[in-house]
Amino acid sequence: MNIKLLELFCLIVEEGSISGAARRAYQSQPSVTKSIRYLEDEYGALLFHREKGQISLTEVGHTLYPHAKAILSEYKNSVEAVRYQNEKIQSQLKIGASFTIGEYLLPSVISKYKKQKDDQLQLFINNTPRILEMLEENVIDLAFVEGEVTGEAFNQRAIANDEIVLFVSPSDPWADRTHILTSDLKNHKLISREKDSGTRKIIQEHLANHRISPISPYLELSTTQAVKSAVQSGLGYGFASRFAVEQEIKNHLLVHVPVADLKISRPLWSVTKPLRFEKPAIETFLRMTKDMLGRDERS
Amino acid sequence: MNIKLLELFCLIVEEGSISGAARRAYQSQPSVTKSIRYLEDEYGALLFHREKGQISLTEVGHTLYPHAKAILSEYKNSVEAVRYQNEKIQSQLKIGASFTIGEYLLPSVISKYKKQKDDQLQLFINNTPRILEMLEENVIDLAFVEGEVTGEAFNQRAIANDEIVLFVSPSDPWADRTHILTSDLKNHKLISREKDSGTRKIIQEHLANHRISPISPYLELSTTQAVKSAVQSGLGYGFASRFAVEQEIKNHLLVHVPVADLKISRPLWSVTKPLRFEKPAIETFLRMTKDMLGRDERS
DNA sequence: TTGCATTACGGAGTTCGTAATCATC
DNA sequence: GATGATTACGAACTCCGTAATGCAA
Repeated sequence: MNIKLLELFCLIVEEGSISGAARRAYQSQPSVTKSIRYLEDEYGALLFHREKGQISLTEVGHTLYPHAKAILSEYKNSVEAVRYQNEKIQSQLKIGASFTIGEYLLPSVISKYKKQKDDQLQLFINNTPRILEMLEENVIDLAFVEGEVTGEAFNQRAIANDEIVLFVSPSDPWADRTHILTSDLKNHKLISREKDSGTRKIIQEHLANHRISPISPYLELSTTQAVKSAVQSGLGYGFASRFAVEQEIKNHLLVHVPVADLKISRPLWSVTKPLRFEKPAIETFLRMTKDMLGRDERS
Repeated sequence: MNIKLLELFCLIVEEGSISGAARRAYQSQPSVTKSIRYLEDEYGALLFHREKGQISLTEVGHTLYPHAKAILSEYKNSVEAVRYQNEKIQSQLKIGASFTIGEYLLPSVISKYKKQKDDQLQLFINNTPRILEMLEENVIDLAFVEGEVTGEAFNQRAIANDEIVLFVSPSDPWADRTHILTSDLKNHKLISREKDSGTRKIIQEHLANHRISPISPYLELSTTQAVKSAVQSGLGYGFASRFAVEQEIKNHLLVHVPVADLKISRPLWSVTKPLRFEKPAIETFLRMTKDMLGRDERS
């Protein structure tokens, strides 16, 4: 029993004619005729008298009408209830990001997003493998990571380019140099994140490409902030995402020293899991991120 | 939106699994899976989480459930209401019959019918053309007439054979005769119905077949009862359906005199109009009529 | 001729089935 | 291997359209 048939039945009753109902339902006249015959078969009873090209409700039809109205009303309620709640859920955005992106890049985007729409938004910051796990388990709707994701059937887009830069304290001897060379790196003290760090890994890879053997750090720290603080107090030089030190460089708390023969650049990726019902909020947030941070490059 | 989908949805919720719902709905598992996916598309929202081969209600599904139950309940109400009222209407039988049949044949059938089921029953008695008109206009459900109906798309069945017999008063000179001949008819007084009467018409036709010119009646009366009374008081002889004079002959109030060379026999017909929803009561009544009055001959 | 209901025929979509696949226990 | 969900493919039915018919004002 299709609810549409009951809707049509009510329309016919209210209009008093099949053609009138057809007009109001934006359907052809024959289609309405057939639908109502089908409805009559379903209920096993004549609902309309047909006389001289006119129709009129039978007693049974009269009985059915209020029931049909009640069903329709209850159905409309259900649609409304589902729509309302679904919208609420669809607008709740859960984002995961790796440390650098979550701490230095997304806050500005989130701030703008929350100003535009007051929808619920959560940001989870963790290392890349854990973030991708959360995406797989549907704990988060959207992930931001460095380095391309392999394997899984994820949708990825490059949203910005991140450059890893060398920085020192303003009082460091390198601070006045226009540039240094990779060969200089060994003669100075390196302050670095721990071995698991994605940043540290990519630096060593690039150095290896330049046939430079791994530089063992003078000091190992577990957060970027700790590295920055150590460098700032003149303990040595550090590497970090340009985004992570941008503000300190601008305020002359740190100095960026180009390494003439070393350019470490990597794309930042947004990653989503393809779902049957995608949240429109994801697209909104991604668009905003790309507008603020970089250009749209689909992969 | 098909109500069956909502029913299936509720079943899944109550059973906690698609396979369980499939069993209870006597459907295949894949069919239920697809139906529920279709329902999700209709509502534009995920209703179940699918995890490790198990399903669980989403928040939206939780919201939908009571609404679905309400719709189902209201729908069942509507079916029940229609069924109840329809049965009442379907059991109301309106019968039309020509005079002879209505006055002398049907009363016994109706009496038996009413004893079996106390359904409403109406009997309309009128001349054959008017009765057929009423059938055409759906004023009656079932007609009983003499003589085959031509033209219209009616369903007809012969239900009994009617013989037209000659009768006189027990004091009439013919009363002691074993039989008379058509040639005798002219020498006695005929008491007859008026010209429009079907009985009179058929007699004259039969006489014409015997090359006997029409006999003009000594007295013309408008009802069979009047003819019987006139004959009973010795005014002359009369013709009538055997059924109409059966009782008086049995009680020796009238005497049947065979006309050796004249056999007037005609079938009595039941006539119905083919309708989309036929009343079962019609068939019941017809069967009873044939059981009591004659044999079943379809035409 | 116009207005209304219906029938005839064809196409798209729904709803079922069986068979096969996949994941979990 | 057993259970539960899903996908693939095909058949029957529903539902809509256009075209044509029937009937009455």
